[in-house]
Amino acid sequence: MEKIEYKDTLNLPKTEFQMKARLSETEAERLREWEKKGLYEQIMAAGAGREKFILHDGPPYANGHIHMGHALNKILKDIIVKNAFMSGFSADYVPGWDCHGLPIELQVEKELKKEKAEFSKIAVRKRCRSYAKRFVGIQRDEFRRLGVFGKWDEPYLTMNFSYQAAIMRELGKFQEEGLIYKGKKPVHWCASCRTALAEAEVEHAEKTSPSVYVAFPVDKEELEKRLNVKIADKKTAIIIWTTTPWTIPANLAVAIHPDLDYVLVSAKETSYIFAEGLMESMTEVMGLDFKIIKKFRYKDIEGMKARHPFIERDSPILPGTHVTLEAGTGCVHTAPGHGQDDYALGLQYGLEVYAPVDDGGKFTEDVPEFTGQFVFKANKGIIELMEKNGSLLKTEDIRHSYPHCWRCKRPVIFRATEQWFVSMEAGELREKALRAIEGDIEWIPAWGKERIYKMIENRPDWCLSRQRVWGVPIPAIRCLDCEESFLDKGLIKGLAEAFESKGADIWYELDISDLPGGEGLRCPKCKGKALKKEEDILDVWFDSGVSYAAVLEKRENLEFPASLYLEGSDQHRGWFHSSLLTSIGTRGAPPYKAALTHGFVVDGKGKKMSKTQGNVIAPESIIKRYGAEVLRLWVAAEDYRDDIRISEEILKRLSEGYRRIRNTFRYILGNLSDFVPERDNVPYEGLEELDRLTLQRLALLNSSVKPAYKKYEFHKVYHSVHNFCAVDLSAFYLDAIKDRLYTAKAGSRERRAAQTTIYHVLDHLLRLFAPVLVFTTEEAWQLMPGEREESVHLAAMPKVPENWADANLASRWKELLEIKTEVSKALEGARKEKLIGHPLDAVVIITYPHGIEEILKGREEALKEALVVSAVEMRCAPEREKKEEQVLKEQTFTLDSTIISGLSIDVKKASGTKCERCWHYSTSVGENNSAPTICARCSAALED
RNA sequence: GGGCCUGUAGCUCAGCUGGUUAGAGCACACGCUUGAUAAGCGUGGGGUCGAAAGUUCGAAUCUUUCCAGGCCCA
Repeated sequence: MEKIEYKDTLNLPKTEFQMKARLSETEAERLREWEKKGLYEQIMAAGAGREKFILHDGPPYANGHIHMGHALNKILKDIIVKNAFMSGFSADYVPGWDCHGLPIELQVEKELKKEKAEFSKIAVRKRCRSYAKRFVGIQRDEFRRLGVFGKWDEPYLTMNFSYQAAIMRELGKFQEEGLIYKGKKPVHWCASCRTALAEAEVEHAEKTSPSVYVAFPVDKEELEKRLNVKIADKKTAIIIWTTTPWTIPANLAVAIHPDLDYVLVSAKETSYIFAEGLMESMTEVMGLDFKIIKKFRYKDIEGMKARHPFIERDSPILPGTHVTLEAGTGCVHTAPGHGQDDYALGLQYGLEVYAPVDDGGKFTEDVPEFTGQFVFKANKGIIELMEKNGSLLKTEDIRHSYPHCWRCKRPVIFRATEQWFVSMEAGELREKALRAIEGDIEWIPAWGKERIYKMIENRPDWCLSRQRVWGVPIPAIRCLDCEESFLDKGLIKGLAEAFESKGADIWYELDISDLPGGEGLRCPKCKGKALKKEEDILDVWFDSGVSYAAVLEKRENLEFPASLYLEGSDQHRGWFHSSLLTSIGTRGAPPYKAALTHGFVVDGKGKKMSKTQGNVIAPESIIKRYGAEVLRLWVAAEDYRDDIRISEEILKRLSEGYRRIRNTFRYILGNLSDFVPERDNVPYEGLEELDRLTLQRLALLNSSVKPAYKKYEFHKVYHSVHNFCAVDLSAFYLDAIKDRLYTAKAGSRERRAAQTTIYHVLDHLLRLFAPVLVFTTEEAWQLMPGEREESVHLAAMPKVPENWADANLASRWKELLEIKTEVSKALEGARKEKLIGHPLDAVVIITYPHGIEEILKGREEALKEALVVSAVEMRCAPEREKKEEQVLKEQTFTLDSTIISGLSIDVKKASGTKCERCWHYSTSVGENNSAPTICARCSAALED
């Protein structure tokens, strides 16, 4: 007799959905398909007329390839936008790029230098524009590769003519409101290049400088009174130390630390003041024998003044927390026009930003003794002067690290120059911004509020001027007669208009009289006609800050304010900050309803990534090895509110997780190969208990995933979905229904019931997870039977029928599953004893206490399926007698539960013969003469 | 140095307003299966909750200090 291959009579899974994803290839194909059928346009069309959800993109800088931070940011945004659409909103995502600014300009200058090419402002600007354009293209491709949807064909660029025009208009609004003024601020200045330098253009190198200790006289009687001492010496003085004697003419104060101890000491006819902590080094440096008269702190001499060593001027003693004991005297010479700390302190105490030095680094007439002398040369004269009048206590040359110009390599100076500022107080900008932070904006996580609040609360006026080329010009005019510098409303208006079609370059190309609005311009102060354009540009933070005006208010699908801004936590100082200030200043309202921040990408040990550390992981390499999908899974799986880690191990774990989810899709698809939902769907009432239990679980999954999306807690989405796939499905339901799926008649109710269930499960899973696994869910969606939207990304989040949430069923199975765990332990024990191999070899006898009778009664069949064993017998029995009985039996493994008291489980080899088809043991095998190796159930299944 | 934040098993995460022996998934070990097979199932080991001190009858959970790390300033 020919042997029948019963395997061929089974309904085994069948699907084109490959186990191996080959993501890096298939993703690219999928992207092309989407592109071809205009999926994004379809999504826009489908969302037309709906309530809007606007996630406004913060523009990355158009320079270099994307890094993990970019990928994290864009993927987070994409998950949110996709979920928003699927949840019933219209959500157009318009990506943007920040194109102006120093990094690009520096790159371009380097290139031009190499080529020895033309160096005019216009030439530089042209090159910058094409440089930015190139990287916009590169980054756009890299972002799209991540599966991020958006208006990639019409992004916003801050260098677009219309955007430049918008910048000009917003600047005009500030000017009209009277929020802008001209002030002074110290900057790095190269006297030989006659230009201001940005931080990035300064290099540090060794330099020799004269180190001087200078005595600033203080009033003796006042000091005696304040410190309650008698001073025997003739004079009293506070000692300062500096390596830039040339800034002493600009000295306006002496700073001492408010919380450090200072001493008044006596030495050689004079009493000196300096920090107690420097007593030893001062003794050594001065070669003097100091006797302490009194120890004191700032508050003891609060309000006292020192006297300038050679100019008729007081120099108030002020408290400064920047003072340290690392070097010097602990008493810091303060020239607000020549130092950053000095400037800040001066601002706080209303000192003038005094810098009597011209563009060439020479003293102005303000310092008659040294007028016309170059500052570094003047050092010598100043030292001699102080030596002569006795204020110089000590001088010597020292070598130290000092800032130098990156271009001409000469030492730079710190010098206050005129700059345009936005006032934080005029128009109550600070006040209004703080109120908006407090009341109008939702900060996620909540501590973001505290952080930005403190920043705005303490920040100085916003310096808008940059002495650079690549940007939007500040259209300031200087009068050559009276030196007045001003902004003109009509000119700004005209420029804005002209920028629309010609771009901001015209500021550099045309003379004032040829500029729109520039004709007949007069100095508002002296009515002079001899005018000159200033050529500073705007801080790029102003550019990106006004994107609400250039983008949100301009585009049909968008609106002001945005629903959400989402950036890294550094943007509390950056874009969140600048866009808030500009919007409050011009609109009186914040440009976003909520601001969400994510942390930074760090390595597996929590350390930041850096080239020098060699711990940088590039998105590109992850995509190559694992696919963008795994990168997206990483973004979803990690709690981004803190810094988020990435490492080989994390990626490995993640791709395991991916495979688990993918295989779940695959297995379900395989078992739906002959399922036509319109024909085969089984109504809820016709489902088996395990089916309904699984739908209950699915309902639960829905109710945890959807709120998690809403709260932007994507790691909860991932963990819920993964857990559902691994625990509820793979380890339980899908294992249990194999018998029904494989061995029952294809069209039987019980098989269709299982298919109906997994069909719902897959449908929900794909929708719920589509925002994260954009490629894989689409791949499965396309292979799923039944009528549906053309793409999962056009579908809506799933709806859960009310009757799925069966609480009774759930609570009953909570306990049944505990029993299942106990049975598994017993099966494992039996396996160790070699009684059984596969669970189907076993019969399980459950002896249970009275207490759980209700739960177990009549559940033999459901348990048999859930446990995947050949038979389940149950009996309710008092515990004692049973024990003796068992001991006698051989070939039985018994487990007395330690978890559920009174529960005992016996496992033994099932009786009967193993059915060749369904692998269950049954006494019915052999009854059918024409098929002697299979059981009755299988015989029936094979009948036509 | 200042502001804001973080630190629970090898990895990713739970653990509500302080209350029984701190949980899950993955990884690992061992076994089963070979009809999801470069898959699937089961069992098991693994944490002094960054460290110390304190508040409390009781702390992973509150306070302080310290250590490590991140962002932004100086």
